[in-house]
Amino acid sequence: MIRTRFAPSPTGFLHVGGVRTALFAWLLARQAKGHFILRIEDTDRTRHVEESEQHIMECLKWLGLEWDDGPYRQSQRLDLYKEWGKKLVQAGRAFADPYSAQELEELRTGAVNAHQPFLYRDYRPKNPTSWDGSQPLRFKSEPKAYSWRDEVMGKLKSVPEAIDDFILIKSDGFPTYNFAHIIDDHLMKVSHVIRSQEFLPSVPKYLNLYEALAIERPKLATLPYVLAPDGQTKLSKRHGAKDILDYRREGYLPEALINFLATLGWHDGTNQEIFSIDELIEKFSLERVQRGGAKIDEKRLDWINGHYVRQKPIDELYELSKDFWPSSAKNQTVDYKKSVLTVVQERLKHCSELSALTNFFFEDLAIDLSLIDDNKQLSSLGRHKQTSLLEAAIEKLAQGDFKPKDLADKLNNLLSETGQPPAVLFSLIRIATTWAPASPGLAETLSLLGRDRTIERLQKSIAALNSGP
RNA sequence: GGUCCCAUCGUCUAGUGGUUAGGACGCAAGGUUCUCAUCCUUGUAACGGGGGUUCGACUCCCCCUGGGAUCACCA
Repeated sequence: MIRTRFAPSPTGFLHVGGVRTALFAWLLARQAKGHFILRIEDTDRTRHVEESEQHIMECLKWLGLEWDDGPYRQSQRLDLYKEWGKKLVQAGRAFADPYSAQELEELRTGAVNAHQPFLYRDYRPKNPTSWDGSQPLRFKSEPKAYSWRDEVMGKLKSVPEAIDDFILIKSDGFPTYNFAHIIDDHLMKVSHVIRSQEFLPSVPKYLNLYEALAIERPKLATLPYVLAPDGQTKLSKRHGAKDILDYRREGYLPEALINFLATLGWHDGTNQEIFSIDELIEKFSLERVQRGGAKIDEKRLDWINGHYVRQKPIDELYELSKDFWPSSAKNQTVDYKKSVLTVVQERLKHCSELSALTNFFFEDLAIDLSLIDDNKQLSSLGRHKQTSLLEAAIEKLAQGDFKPKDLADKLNNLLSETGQPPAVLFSLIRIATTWAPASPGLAETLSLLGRDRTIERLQKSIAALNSGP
């Protein structure tokens, strides 16, 4: 039975790097019809952020990464770690650390000054006092060379110098990550430990601990870093990382983010770029995970998101985009907004653009003559010609049912009657009825605006042209 | 500094000894009766360097360089 876990520490918001780790673990579990476990690693009381746990779960839920087991909290399992710590003491593989923080620091700086690597085991106490739970409990390592297989990285090896004594349980009674995750993975029957690359240098220590504990080692899969968009440093809260929920706030679709994350460091080997969740579950494999880090490319995310937005049935898209309408749309009917949405759907990359793309459907934008004067063809017409063309438009458009088909016909008639090319006539009408830098097709736009508003805006524009410079 | 990991277009990647080094994003140009976007077409651009192994290396080995991580009573 495949059992994977996501084990974040509740120290702040979740970002792309963390979520990708969760996604890969989730995909592996789903693919094998196994279990995906959520475990909160809250063993550092000083860095604990109260709302963080809720935040983590909200992110996972939004993305659809539902867990089958948990959430476990390590802070509620202290007795377990203590019990396993005692086993190690009895086996002679752990001892109470007698050094104070200051003493340790002195040993360390001494080694550094002597240009020697610091290894605790060189200073291991001869006759440690028995462990009563108030001192830190330290692992007594048995340094040796290891070679092992990582599900992503392949063959890995290490030298004995990579292994040292380390703290299992802190003096406050909480275990360290190094100890707790080993115990928990064992007790929770985790089959694949999937985690980010930063733990790689510690793996030899873990291998040594598995042996001392005489427990079976799960499969290890090391994921490369997700890199910040600009530099080449790993993504972190200090460097370029964005709260996952910010993506939701900006109108990104969960399936788009999943698709983006999955193909950031993984690829199925074909030319396929767009993967549904089900396809990912079917096709994902640790073998094909990249070994080098991958930078976040926001442009690519936008492209993927745009793809999903364009695919969305209009009713669904409407539900998703509810928060993104301009404030002037507040009192408009659902039907009208859906019509507007239909017309702008294909130019929407994410929902937060909705307001800027549609505001002129709900309010009169400020008249900005530079839209006309900066256009060579339009400005060369001169004010008189401009206004006479708009007047002709009013006359023509005043009749008819104002449906897009009817408007298209009328606009075409107008072309031949005025002898103007579309680049002139349509541009002029489009600007005079929207005063927006861009809009959907002219006939659709006018139809949605309706006869009254169209005529009114044309008249206002004529007036502005006549009184303007 | 010790240890460990990594290395193909700007970015994400395909490639597993013989390819015109492929795709996608981006960017540029053109087309689709106006703009913006979509869509289509075309273009742009890469194997870090040096040694080997081999008839033949992007592919295998070594060295260098570069990048990153880690050396906590943080995870």
